[in-house]
Amino acid sequence: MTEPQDRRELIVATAAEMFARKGIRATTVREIADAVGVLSGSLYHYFRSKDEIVQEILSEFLEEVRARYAEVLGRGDDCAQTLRELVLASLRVASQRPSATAIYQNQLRYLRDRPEFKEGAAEAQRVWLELIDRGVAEGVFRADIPPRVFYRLIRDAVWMSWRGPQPDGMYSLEELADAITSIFLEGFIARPESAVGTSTAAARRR
Amino acid sequence: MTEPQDRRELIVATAAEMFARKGIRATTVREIADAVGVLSGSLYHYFRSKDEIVQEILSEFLEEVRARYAEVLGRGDDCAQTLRELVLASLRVASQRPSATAIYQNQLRYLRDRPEFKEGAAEAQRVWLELIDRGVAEGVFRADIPPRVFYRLIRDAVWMSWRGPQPDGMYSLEELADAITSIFLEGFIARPESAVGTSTAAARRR
DNA sequence: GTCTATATTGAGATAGAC
DNA sequence: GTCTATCTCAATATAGAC
Repeated sequence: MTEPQDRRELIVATAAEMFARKGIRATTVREIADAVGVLSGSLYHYFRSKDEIVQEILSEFLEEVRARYAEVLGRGDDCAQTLRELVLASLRVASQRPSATAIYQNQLRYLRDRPEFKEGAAEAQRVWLELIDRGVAEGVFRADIPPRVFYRLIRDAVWMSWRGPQPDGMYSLEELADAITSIFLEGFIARPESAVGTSTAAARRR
Repeated sequence: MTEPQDRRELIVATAAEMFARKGIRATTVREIADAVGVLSGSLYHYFRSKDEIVQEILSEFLEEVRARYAEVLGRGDDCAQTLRELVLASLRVASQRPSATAIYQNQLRYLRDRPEFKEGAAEAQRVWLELIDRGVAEGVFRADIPPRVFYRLIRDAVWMSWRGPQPDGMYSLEELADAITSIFLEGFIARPESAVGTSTAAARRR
């Protein structure tokens, strides 16, 4: 959500917002041009096609995810803590690039065919799956749940939190990340010895 | 996924499959007609517009959800058990109408404007939220997690399980429902007294 | 770098014969 | 109930003046 410096960035930012709101196909180049304040033909000075705009939006998004995940992994935290930080990192990307996030989530079909994005998506998946496998191996995570099932659940939970506008605005990113992590690690059942939940939540901000 | 009897049903079923796979806008009436084995003009004998086909697919889906949820509620089970059964009921709808489910999940933007679907979606949401509120009130569910946050997480978990093709084919619906419910209620942390997980899972099939 | 004007294509939908 | 033929419109993209 950085303020666009030049025309090109303005076009990308404007298009991203409109794609997220109305969908890629439903947004015409004329509408984008209108919103930017130029005529449709002018867009083609910066981009060879509408699709090229989409690609720019999505590669920025995937690069951001890649960088943040790498940073989290570099810290060398334990499994539970790493999971927590991956959730938070994802939410940070989502809050920083809400439009790109929405596009990425909603236009999966659009992306399926484009090999250029396959790799980025696969790398993100690998990060999660390796973490889960490690946790299971260390006995920290349950072995009776198929890793892929857990991966899908937490992936969707994380990215879907941002479908609508800020989910119940009252929560900060950190609070939402805590809630998600806490549910996934400790469950929604009320426990007498709720000390587990408290201790790990408190441990988050090391 | 019942075998279509007449032309009309065949058109709906074919269109649903294509909409789910390629998206609504990306699927043309000509393609639908081709797949059915007629020419595009003939479709308009059965439907006044492409949009009418979409509406038929989605109202069937919502009606199915409504009916199954009502049946679950009618059993009068306790909170945890009802939650479990709602998960299973949702997965059953998803497996019975995979195309409609995919369309419903992926075309939320398409649906946003249509008031005729708002009510059905709102009713389903009400079922989940009232259950969660009741569980919190009874002290069965945690009070420190905002109900709406939990609702969103489990809703997405349930419906998203069916985005791709059968998620890791090896699991039956019941097994997947058990895994999802178990994670959301008991968490992913390995516990020594894992008897909790075992007992509730065993209790599922009363 | 932006505009005007337009080419081109593809989509949903219709009319009327069979 | 289906086909042939076509209308109409909207969208991406281009060419070339300014």
